[in-house]
Amino acid sequence: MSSSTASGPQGCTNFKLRQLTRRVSHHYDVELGKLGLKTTQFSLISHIAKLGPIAPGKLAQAMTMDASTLTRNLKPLIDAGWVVLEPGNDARSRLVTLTQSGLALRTQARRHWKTAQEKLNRQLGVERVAALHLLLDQSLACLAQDQ
Amino acid sequence: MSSSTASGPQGCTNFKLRQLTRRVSHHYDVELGKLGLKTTQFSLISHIAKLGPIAPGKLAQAMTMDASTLTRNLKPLIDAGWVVLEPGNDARSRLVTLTQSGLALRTQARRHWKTAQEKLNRQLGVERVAALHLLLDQSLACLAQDQ
DNA sequence: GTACAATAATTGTATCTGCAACTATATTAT
DNA sequence: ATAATATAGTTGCAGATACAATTATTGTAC
Repeated sequence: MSSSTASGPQGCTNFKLRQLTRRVSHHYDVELGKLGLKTTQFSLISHIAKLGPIAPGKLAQAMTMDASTLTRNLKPLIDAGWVVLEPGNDARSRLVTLTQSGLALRTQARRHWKTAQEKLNRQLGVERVAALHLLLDQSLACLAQDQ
Repeated sequence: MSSSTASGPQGCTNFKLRQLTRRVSHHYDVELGKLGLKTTQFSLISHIAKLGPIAPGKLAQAMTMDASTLTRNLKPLIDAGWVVLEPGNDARSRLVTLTQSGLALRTQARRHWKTAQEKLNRQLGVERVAALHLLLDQSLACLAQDQ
């Protein structure tokens, strides 16, 4: 009845989320690390592949991250030659695109990602993962309105 | 039927988790920021209050985080005078404890946390938060066995 | 057409995160 | 007793995260 108002660490949605995120990120990192990729870098590359060429601001918005975070997360990818920043329509705007090398990497990375995802599905159970995805999506949508 | 094997960013558990974590952390930060606290610092202080005096290694384990991460996250709390590192049983071990100032802060912080949590409960719906907590806990447990 | 406001991206600063390597101490094997 | 091993914690390095302030450009008001 009062489970949702329980106080202390055990009842903090934020802590639970961060805790699980740490473990799950590590789970994917094991697989993607074989390509020298972090999971966040894989997500970025995937989104650029799907949405690019795209302005940094739009991309950050699509990924629910701060624009400044995106700027910095792009740097290692640019340094590695997987991503390029090209001039946009404005002199102030830019366009993010995958290079050939980035596209090739993405193809490989998807296989590794799939391995990790399926391993996770087995470990948690497909039903549970599906339920989790649904809740995560719904929750994000509920929080998306304000700002 | 095949929803759990969908490829691409939309189907990545890790990305969904990180995405929601970003938003939710921000949600709590708004409240706890009034005390000059980050949400992660609040979680740390809460755990020390509950488990302390405790060895850094044990604390890191309890919070599912790397020992080196804990070492660094403690630093700003120690600098602020909320936490102290005392000698442990060994000459190599330590004990983490809250100071009086830290305890006082925790009392205040809990009120702010509660405000944020209840606001979240309203925004997502109590049922959904409860369901989310359950799934997060279960998932963490499933991933806890290995290593 | 100049001043002011809005937009796009980056940089300064600070914290969070973890792997690998390191220091220091304790335990165990021989 | 000394050498090898295990344990506890920290540091070097690299990246993830975001707020505030900054730079550069565009648009608008007058």
